[in-house]
Amino acid sequence: MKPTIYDVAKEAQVSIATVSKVINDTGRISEKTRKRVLEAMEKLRYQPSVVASALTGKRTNTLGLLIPDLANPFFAEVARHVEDRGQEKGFNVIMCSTDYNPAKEAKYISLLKQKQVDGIILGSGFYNDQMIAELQQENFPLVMISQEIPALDIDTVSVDDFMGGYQVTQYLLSLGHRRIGVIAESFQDNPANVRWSSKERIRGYREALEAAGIGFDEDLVFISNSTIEAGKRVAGALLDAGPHPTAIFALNDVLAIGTIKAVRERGLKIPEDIAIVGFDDTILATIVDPPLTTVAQPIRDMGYQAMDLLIEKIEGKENTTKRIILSPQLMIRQTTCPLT
Amino acid sequence: MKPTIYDVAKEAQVSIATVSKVINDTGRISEKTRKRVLEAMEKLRYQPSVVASALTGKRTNTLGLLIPDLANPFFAEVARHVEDRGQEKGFNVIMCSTDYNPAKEAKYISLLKQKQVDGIILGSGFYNDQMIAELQQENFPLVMISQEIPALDIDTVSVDDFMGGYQVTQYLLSLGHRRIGVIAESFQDNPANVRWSSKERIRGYREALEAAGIGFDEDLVFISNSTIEAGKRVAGALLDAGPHPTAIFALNDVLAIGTIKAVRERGLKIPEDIAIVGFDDTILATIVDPPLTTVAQPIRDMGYQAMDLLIEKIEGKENTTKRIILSPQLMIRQTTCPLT
DNA sequence: TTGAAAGCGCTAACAG
DNA sequence: CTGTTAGCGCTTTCAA
Repeated sequence: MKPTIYDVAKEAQVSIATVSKVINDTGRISEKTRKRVLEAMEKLRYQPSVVASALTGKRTNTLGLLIPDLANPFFAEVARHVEDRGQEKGFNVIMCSTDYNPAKEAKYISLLKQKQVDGIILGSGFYNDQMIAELQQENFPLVMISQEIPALDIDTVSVDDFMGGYQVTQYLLSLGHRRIGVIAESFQDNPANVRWSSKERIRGYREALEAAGIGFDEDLVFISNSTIEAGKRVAGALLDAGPHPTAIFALNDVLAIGTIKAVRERGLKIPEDIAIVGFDDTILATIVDPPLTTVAQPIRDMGYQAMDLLIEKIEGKENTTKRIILSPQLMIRQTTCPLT
Repeated sequence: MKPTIYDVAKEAQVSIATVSKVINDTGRISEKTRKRVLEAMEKLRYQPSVVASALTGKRTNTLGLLIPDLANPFFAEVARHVEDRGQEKGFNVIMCSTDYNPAKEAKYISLLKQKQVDGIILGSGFYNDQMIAELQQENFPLVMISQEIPALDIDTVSVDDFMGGYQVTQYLLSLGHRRIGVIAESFQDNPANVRWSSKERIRGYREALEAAGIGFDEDLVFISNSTIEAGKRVAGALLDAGPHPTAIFALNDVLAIGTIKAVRERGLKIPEDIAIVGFDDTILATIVDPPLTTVAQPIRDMGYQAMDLLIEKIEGKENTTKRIILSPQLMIRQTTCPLT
């Protein structure tokens, strides 16, 4: 059997209270007994049971991370950085892929609460406002990542999507492009479900356009589910819908890749005939040929900040709500060039 | 406060023992009281505490998954499928990226045990045999995925790497190639640490070669860390090392992509001048241009089988050790063509 | 068919 | 400085 605190106490000839104190470094213990206890722990290879200590109201040092899909490179990177920071700070993380499915979200959250995780990071396409509101009023430590819900007063770390959209558009305009198509990201195969981040990016796009005296043309904005195939299909529709734009701004890298395929299929050259810009700067962007001009999200920073914010909440140090907004960075590669 | 079993008992006017019985469906309870208890649970929105029940020796319904790197698309896909199957079966999973670092592996395992996870799936580059042996003699539920340690008698689900190597080579030979280079995968920046799976694939390569009456030439086998940059560098070295081979078999997709870059950089055409084959069939393979001929691992199957095996172990249904070996599948795309 | 009571391993007063 | 003891929320005999 695994040794318990009793075994250690017996071995060190002290009470379990004393052992508990040296484990948690609370109270005052003489150097001598502390040493004796430490030796006993060592000798028995004792490891305190997180389960037992959690039952007395202490932390489990375990967190939940909800994201739409762990197999999506962007979220996988987010998850990795969250995990890394957690590891540094002494937390493990339970990963949950929700597929933008509110039922799954609810189920995961319920399970995580049963398991007494210390907090949850929401990177999901979370639109189940009611559940969030509930968690909040229970004062459950919660942080959103890469996702704004303006209606909710919740801690958030995200990237400035508006600025990203603005920058891309401004850059494309500077290259001489005037007709710029957009492929926005929706979820659950429902074009009505445009992601909030997409909306913001489009807002930036629109503002840049208008700042340049160019009108916003709704017909240039297409909506697609976030898979390569869907992106390809929708980009194809955009291309076939009339005189094609000279540039396409895909609102994430996966869609950009779909777009590249659609463009190629029509015998158009990239970037000469059509410039393409993505968003996220995932590993995919450097792999495609030609390398994709895209907007880098500071994924590592986002993961770290989210974790740090959550830990602050858990430790109760901070109770004002914070919104951390990081700046995106345009990565100019080879899918864009001056319009000739 | 969250309701406890006592609250439910009071509400339903029964003892906590009775409530426990209806929760776990043990013992015999009259329909009438069962209904009353169920209603009370409903009314109070009661959820049993996993922590408390774990303390009495029951399961935590939480598992650990150790992999080298969650941000690597291959492992991210594995993780996703493991998670999915876990979800179906009622388990959550704590993901741990080890970076092939034995110290991290040890630390994660120790933490997972403290948290009383019900079992662990090892997808790591796990070579810390001693730690595994220890877990085994404690009879701790353990399954290896995508990784064989022949010396250990442990449950495993993996792909037939030998066959994969053989198939690729045979295919390349059938295309007329005779000089076939190999880029194998090592870890920790140490060429001496060639992954077991690489060794098996090379064994298949060698056997196919010899079956065709062609000698195995050690000078055609190069070792690289598994990153695009390293792959590119090492592939470059291979290409520059003399008359270049007409085909290169990269032992995973990431290395294949590095190889493509190196080949391009030297002005060589793919597949006409040099054919390239990868391994894994990750999302990367369909994204590169041209699409990569590669070997598909049945990732989904692997994840599912590993989870199912682990659950069998946890439930103690099965105590003989099983090795499940799945067949890889050659996906012919456009980085290969007959030698002209 | 139900309930009383003894733990599970640990923490946190409280007393000495 | 150290030990006694009462829980934490749940499971599981064992009686009734």
